[in-house]
Amino acid sequence: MSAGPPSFPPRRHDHAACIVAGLARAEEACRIGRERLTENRRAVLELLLAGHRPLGAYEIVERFDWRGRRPAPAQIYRALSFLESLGLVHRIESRNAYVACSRPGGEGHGTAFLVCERCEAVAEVDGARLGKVVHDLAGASGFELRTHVLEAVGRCPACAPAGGVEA
Amino acid sequence: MSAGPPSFPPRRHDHAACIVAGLARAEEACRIGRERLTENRRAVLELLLAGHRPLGAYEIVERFDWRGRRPAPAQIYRALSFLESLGLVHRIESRNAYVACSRPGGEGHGTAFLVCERCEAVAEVDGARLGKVVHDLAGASGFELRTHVLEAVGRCPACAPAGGVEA
DNA sequence: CAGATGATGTTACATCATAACATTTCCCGA
DNA sequence: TCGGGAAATGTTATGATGTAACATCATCTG
Repeated sequence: MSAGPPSFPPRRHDHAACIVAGLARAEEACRIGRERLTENRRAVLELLLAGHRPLGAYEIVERFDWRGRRPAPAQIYRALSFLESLGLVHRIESRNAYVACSRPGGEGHGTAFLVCERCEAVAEVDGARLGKVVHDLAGASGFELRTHVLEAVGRCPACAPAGGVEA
Repeated sequence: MSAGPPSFPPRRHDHAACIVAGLARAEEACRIGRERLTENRRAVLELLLAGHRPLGAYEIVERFDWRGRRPAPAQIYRALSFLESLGLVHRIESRNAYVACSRPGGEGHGTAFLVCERCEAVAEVDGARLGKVVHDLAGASGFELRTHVLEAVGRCPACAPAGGVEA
């Protein structure tokens, strides 16, 4: 998929399956990195996979049922940091929100996001070519590139037809 | 300059001159847009030009000497919104900070930023080529692009030689 | 089991941003 | 030049996002 055309998920798709797949990728990533996918971390990831759009940290807090009670923000942020470090979750800077990684490889390098300003869907696209352009831009200034953030904002295919600026 | 090679300002340069130039550009932009560069707006812009790196809104508040007293955040945010709308100031999403525009044209479309993680210097580079790549990527997904954000993080030429991760 | 390490629980606080409404300033036409 | 409307500022309060610090608990390993 990493080489395929970047795309938004179909409006209707097997949601349960993509949650399962996401969790499986997480298990694998943890196994490789010798890290633990604890209940807390797993639950946060699951909420993000289920939400299927960027969620704010406090939105996660609200949805979080931690054995009947609600966790403090710190707990959520810890899980998010961990998941980000493994490339299982990405932060959408322009929204102060977090989204589950939709790519199999688990690498975040050169990744770019298309964010729909109306329905909030996010597509994660392969930025190989983009990465090269960024690298060239940086190189021309003598800049030593470590990482970068690219977020495109506009209308996803499903929302583009709708006129106005209703969202 | 927009066509020249993107670059960081020399470590030592005529600071006063670039403040004056920035203010002149602002005057011009306001004249064209039939807007007013009030004392408040002008002062905020001046602080950003003088800072020559991204400043947080509250950092601006602290430095702000408004006829002997300190303004409320709202006042600063209003000025920032105004300046952003004219393309005189850009927000650096990955830092929750604001930087004065360093380009003459005053257009923010296709702009990209190189942010030094050590000294915080910011170079604003011409993203024409980048813009095309983003447009292509978006187009391939049927995404209707409105705007985008690119922030590269790494070491500026002056800081690259320094080893470690001291900042 | 004991000690080391990592994860979680909890409180408090730091930082970033805006809503709402009163007041003042500025511009423009009568 | 005066008056009325629009724009900008002053002020208070609050919402939203993110961390520091430290106690407790779990897990791994010798």
